[in-house]
Amino acid sequence: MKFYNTLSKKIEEFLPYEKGIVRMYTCGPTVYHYAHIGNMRTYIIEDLLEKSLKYLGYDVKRVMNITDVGHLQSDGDVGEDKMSIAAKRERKTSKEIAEFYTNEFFQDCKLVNVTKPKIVAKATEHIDEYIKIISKLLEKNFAYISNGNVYFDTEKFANYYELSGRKADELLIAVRDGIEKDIDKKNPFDFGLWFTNSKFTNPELTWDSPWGVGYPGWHIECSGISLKYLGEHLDIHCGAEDAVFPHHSNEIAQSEAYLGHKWCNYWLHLSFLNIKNVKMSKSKGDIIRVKTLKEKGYDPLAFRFLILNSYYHKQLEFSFELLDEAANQYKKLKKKIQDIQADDLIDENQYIIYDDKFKYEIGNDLNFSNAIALIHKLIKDNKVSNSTKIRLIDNWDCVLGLDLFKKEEKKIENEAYILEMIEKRNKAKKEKDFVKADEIRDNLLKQNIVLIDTKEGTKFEVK
RNA sequence: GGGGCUUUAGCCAAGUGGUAAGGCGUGGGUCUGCAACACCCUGAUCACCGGUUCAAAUCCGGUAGGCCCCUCCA
Repeated sequence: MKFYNTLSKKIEEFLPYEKGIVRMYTCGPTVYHYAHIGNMRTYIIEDLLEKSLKYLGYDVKRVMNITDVGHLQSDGDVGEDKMSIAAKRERKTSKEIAEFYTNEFFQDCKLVNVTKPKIVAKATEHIDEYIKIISKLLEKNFAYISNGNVYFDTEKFANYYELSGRKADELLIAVRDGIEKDIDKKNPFDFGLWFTNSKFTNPELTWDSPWGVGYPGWHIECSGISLKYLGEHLDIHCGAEDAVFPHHSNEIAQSEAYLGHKWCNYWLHLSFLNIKNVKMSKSKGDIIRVKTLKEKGYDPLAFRFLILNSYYHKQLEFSFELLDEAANQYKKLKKKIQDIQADDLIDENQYIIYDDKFKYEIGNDLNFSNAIALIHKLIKDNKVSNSTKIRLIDNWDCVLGLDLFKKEEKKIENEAYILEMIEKRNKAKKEKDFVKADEIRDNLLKQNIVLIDTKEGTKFEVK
């Protein structure tokens, strides 16, 4: 397996710390709002990565966090916790908000065959871990207390800018609108580990700590959860491209300062899905969900197909025209596959040849475009028996997650009526009454019944 | 101001030194009473400029476009 490693800034061969085992951490959603299709692109690719690694024989241990506290709007005292804002907005408790949106998130995941990671950890349930880490960081002098808050001292951590490739003196401070400089910090790039002093304190989201009652900073949760479930050596850390700096840089700083050694060797960042160059934004509320696509009549797996067929390290501009195309490609591919008639002949040699090719493609920087091209090639290859093709594609679908053999369950309520109409149409055709024949066909089409004339007679399917 | 990603036919997209895979769409054809389905045929010198080389989409330098980040978003 090889992929683009943000740490080395090149495509690298992946070698896990422990042979055969992959410890993988993926940043999960902040559950103050619905996840949109841009978010979902990230989760689909992470799902594909996990399934690819498994297909290649690795034992994958994966953890995803759920951010249900600590994600402030800003780091200065103008920044309220996003969970608190949502709770006020919807007049619910923060816990209710978290539960509701977490549930919605996994429902959306299910629609696009994103498997829920075995370990899903809530930020609010690991406060002890953060306290343990922060205590040690203070002890080791990597952190300091200022005006009631605990901050990480970025000047003490030599490799702070390694991942992002930045230079401290060239960074701008509080560049974004609505962001204010936090005057309690020694250095503007220091970040909060624990807050006790904020005008926005929400009693529902505070815990006791050695530094007083308060709440954790956003970054500490990922380190705490990862270290708890995946140990001191992480293999792959995934996230979207915007998290490189500061979120992931901060994770590295606090984790490695805490551990005293290198923490994670591979950082995989996923590029955005944009809508006509406008970034979809949870905080602005103008979002398209997977569920929205379904309500508009799209097969959510057509969206998965679209994401799968694009390169994860290149931004993609979403439009419904694009989705229409993907849906069409997906539908046609599926039809071709389902038209393969089983012949009960399995050719082991051909199986291995093709399966190796597939493994090469998914391991080659997640080249799913080539994996799809391989399916097309396989379908056309007359040296391979049909049942071998079916078995290959069926197994590959464990990675692709496209339900390639699943027939759409569309209820046919009035079969007798349709058959009667077909009969009438055939009679009209025989009598060369084409006006009547076409009328019957059009009528059925209006009811979403498509007629297919074959040599064996007229068949129908639900559109 | 700085760091990073990206740029291949109408669209998605492969390709990492030897003269551009695949898919969808389009157009044409076969089939059909006409159509749908299916099948066959159909398209680009790789953003631009310069360099290295016998040979570059592929390497180097520069220019331009799109985007991300520099304490909200994945």
